[in-house]
Amino acid sequence: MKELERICKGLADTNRLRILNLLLHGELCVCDLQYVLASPQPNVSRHLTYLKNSGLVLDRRDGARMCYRLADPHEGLGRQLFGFLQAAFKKEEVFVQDSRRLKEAVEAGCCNASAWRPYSALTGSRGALAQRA
Amino acid sequence: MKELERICKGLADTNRLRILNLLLHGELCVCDLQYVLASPQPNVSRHLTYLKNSGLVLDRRDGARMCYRLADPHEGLGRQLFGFLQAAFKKEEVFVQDSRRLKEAVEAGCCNASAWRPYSALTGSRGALAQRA
DNA sequence: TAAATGTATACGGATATGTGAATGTCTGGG
DNA sequence: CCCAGACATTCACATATCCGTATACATTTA
Repeated sequence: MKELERICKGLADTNRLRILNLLLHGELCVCDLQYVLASPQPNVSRHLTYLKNSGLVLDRRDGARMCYRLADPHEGLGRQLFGFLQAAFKKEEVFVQDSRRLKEAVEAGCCNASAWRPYSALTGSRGALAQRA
Repeated sequence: MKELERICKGLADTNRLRILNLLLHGELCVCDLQYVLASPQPNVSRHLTYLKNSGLVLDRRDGARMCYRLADPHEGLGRQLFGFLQAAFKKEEVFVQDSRRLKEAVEAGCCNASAWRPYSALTGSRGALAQRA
């Protein structure tokens, strides 16, 4: 499959668009995304893999966590693509709400906040978001 | 389905990307597209319908022909989206070749050129492209 | 090294998508 | 009014996606 088609297929799903919207705010680990999207972990993981294969995101291991960030697809088209997406995200409630929810999560301590991941509260470990906060 | 997702799904196929690339050069009728893409008519027609439902193109009847042109999807995002696509199209041979082929077709008289549509040569009718030429 | 956390993959089923071939539908001309 | 041209739609089939559930893999910690 050609590169542009792969990119566009990567965009062709609400789950993945919501993930990209969140990654526009910075690097995130899977559990961060899982919380904000309120989606089962395998679902988030699968779509992240899809995005990675589409060349839209890059991953990085941080201890037991995997951190994902936006990539610059197809040799420098990232700026234009993400510019378009950013404008589009502002026009739909789902994305606006996700962004708000992400912000709240950061302030609450992210994937360590006992409110939504009680078992993590015991470990003292911190997600990518919490580390940036 | 949400609007952005519909737009992205509309982009998620090479046939449709090739059509959009051609429409960046101006309004075209189905037979024009059919020739440049060297694709069966039902195939072109189906993908045009898909693009229309995605809000990416608009159609207009011109006698027996249907002419398609780019639309401005999701209230003003067209500029950014098509800007990205235009840049992306330049990076892949398929699209560059299609554009070249389109230009040649225009110069040859488009869907009237006996080289590729002999039966139309008898009618004297002209496709959208030929009219613009 | 065993247990627990974080993440990825396998499996199965429902749905969507893409395509060729055949068939409908609409329009202009005789 | 009938025919041919230009498009659209339907049918049948193969393939691709998407999802929930269960399970495997990796890393950290006790």
